[in-house]
Amino acid sequence: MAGHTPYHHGDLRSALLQEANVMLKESGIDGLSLRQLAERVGVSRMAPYHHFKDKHELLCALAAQGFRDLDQLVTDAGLDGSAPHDQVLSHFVQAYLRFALDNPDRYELMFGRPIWKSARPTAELREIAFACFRHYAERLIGLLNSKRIPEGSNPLRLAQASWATLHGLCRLMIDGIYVNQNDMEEVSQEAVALMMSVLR
Amino acid sequence: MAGHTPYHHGDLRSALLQEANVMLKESGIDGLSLRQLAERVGVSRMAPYHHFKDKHELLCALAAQGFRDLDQLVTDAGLDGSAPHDQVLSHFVQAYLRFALDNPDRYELMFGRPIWKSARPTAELREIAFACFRHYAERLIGLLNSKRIPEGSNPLRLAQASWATLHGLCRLMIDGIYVNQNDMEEVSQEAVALMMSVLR
DNA sequence: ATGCGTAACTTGACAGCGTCAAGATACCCT
DNA sequence: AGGGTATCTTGACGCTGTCAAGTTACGCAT
Repeated sequence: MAGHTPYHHGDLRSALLQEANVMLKESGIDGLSLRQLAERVGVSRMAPYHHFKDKHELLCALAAQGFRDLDQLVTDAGLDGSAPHDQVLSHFVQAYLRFALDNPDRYELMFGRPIWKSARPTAELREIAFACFRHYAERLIGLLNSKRIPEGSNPLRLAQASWATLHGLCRLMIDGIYVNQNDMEEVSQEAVALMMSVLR
Repeated sequence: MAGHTPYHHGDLRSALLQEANVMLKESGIDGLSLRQLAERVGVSRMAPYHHFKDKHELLCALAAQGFRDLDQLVTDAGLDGSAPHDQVLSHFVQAYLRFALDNPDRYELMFGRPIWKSARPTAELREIAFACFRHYAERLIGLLNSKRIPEGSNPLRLAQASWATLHGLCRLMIDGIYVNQNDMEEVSQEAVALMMSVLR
């Protein structure tokens, strides 16, 4: 059985997703071609099309997988109970930045315009992505609610704005516009200060 | 002279850039192909290569042009003298968002990973882009300096963090992750409040 | 067990892409 | 007038995503 390259692969779908992630890290989002992917998995060009309608659909599945990881990060980060809130937030920000920096092309894929705008995102992708943000918002609002919020501020809007800050930092870093890593450390701390300052 | 399609175009370089901008708006960043571009300008496939070494170089020129416009916006916005600072900032934020929303694909091109990371940005592009941010930082620091800044905060870092916020908002909007336009209005106002709150 | 429906996979083909190489044309300067 | 050079052209190559049509093998009902 082993070594005789069976006609049916067995679990091609997940093999494709796994190898695609490798290629994504190796050669970036533009370097990921279906033909190469198929070849690396040891299957013909058109085989992937029986598991994904499109290249777009494969990318969506890849992105959804990324959002599942990010969701885990959001719900897990800083659960060590009794730490002060600005420290929890600071740790979370660092973890988020590390998530993006660790696999920049995946992060770009997850949030990139090609998937969300040019073509329609999969239902699965939309679901997990929104759930991911919802969890983030709930988490942040939880942190905020124990302190008093200024009368003019809406907690949900605040959560959105703070996410935008985080996202903007990530993009500026992984796109290579901010280069100096040490600077970014300081900037992110300044961003945390910004988020917390609304509470005093 | 007119109407006999001369062998030499006359001013092909700028014609290319102009039409490229049109195509960018029409069909997005992926829909911009050199071959189509050449055809639309009325010239053969390889003609553009005598004015741009690469497709990459043409994209850089396009992005640089975008940064020149953005720079103008940064230096011009809210110069009506005596308005209160948070109103100046608010207007600037709105103008910046409009700049991005008005031509999303150009914005993506300007800040996108393909240009900055995967391939090396042109010297011209790097220059104007950094000048643009420098002007923004100077501008914001000018606004901040008239008020007192908390002892823990570094004005430059603050400028970088606020730019990240702005940039993050734009990306979330133009990438189609935030969809509701009205919500964004509120979120951006919350972001302004965030930036100003550090001053009290 | 046998036969059939169907899912998984293959090969051939096509149009479109960026770009190398080599040839044609028209302008400018001496 | 003539030669050099910048500008533009056509041909070709390998790559891409994907449509169409053929092949293989698995699973279930008889």
